[in-house]
Amino acid sequence: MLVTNIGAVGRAEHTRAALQSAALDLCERQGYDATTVEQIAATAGVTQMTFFRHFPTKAAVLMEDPYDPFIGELVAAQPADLPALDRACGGVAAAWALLPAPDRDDTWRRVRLVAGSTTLRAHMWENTEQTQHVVAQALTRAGASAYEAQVAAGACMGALMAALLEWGRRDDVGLDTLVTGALAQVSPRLGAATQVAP
Amino acid sequence: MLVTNIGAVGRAEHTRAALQSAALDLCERQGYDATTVEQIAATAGVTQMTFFRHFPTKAAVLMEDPYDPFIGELVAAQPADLPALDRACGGVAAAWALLPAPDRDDTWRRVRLVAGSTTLRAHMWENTEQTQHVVAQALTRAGASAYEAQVAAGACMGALMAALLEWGRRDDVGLDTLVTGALAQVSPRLGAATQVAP
DNA sequence: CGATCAGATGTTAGTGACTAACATTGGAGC
DNA sequence: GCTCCAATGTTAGTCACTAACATCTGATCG
Repeated sequence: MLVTNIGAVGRAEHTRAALQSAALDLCERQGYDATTVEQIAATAGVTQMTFFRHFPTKAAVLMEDPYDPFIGELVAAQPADLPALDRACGGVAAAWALLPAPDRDDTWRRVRLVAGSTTLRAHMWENTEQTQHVVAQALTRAGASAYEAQVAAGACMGALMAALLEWGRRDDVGLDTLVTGALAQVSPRLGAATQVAP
Repeated sequence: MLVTNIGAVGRAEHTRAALQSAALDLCERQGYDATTVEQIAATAGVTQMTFFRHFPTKAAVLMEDPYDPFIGELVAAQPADLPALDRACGGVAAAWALLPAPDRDDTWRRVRLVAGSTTLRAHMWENTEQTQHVVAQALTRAGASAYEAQVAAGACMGALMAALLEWGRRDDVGLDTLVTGALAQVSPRLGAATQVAP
């Protein structure tokens, strides 16, 4: 069996995308708590069970975020002579600055939803924890104590989340401005020129 | 009706304390997810319904935390000429240093539980959000822009949570050491002498 | 072209957190 | 003892999520 059966290629991805789209639409219209998984599944033309085969929780359908490895790389690439906190903020700032533009539309709709729902925000912190772990590991690799790295990553994430939530609340300021400003406040070294990886 | 009937005085408080105690015991033994509300209620000698009359969610029974106003005061009392981030960290450090000792035992057991359960950690962030809001408001009162205050409070909380979770994981270091160290890393000004309110 | 295998989906039944409406109890004051 | 009200109980329901088993669909191989 060389290249074995891949089943209905693309069908799963299609369902997955349909679920995400339906969830985004429904939650924007009715709010997250008032939207049931059954509604989302029905709108996407599948069953509740299929929903949970694609996403482990109701919240997960709105929380895709594949940038952790990317962020980790950019943090690790920061100059090794800086304090951990500055490396964390510099790496995260560099990552956000390089975010592919097409992703930003959906990101905006999702962040807006999250900013407006207590339930969703709680789940967001779970994701943030993973990102924080990635950042902390990148810092540790570059020679910081485990605890120092955790604290630096935590502070950096706290500032980043404040920026994201502020962005979701107001629509008159760009994400870059807010994120850059927040990280610069925590790591003043970033004030003049953001440290971008080579 | 001057001082109207207070009903069974003390009965409610007793039930509340019994629920908290039962929850702490059961969750330490079986884990948070494996412990049902029905078990907690039965152990405390009441019904599921009564549980939810005292605590809005299963997690809330482990999450009492009445120190927010206290923290807000100490943040507001920080020297007004410092940057927002330093005032936030200084105030929080002062608050933790002044925590009444008897509370610390229960606090430790709860933090240990929270550190070990993903589900509980997600709920913890909801509480943290409130503390963060209190800190941000205290900073704003002392003349910081709303956004600057949010970011400073967020970074401070991120570091504080890193310290708390580390404390829950290891038992060889004191809470004060970890919290002080974490806040000092974010606000180096705290390195020498912690700013305590008058 | 038809058999076959695997992955995607459906069905059913159940648990546990949480809510709402209504009934009951038990103690404090008259 | 009577009355009132807070605390608690009862019942019935919704929704997120899980597990075991059945079905369907389409790509590959003979």
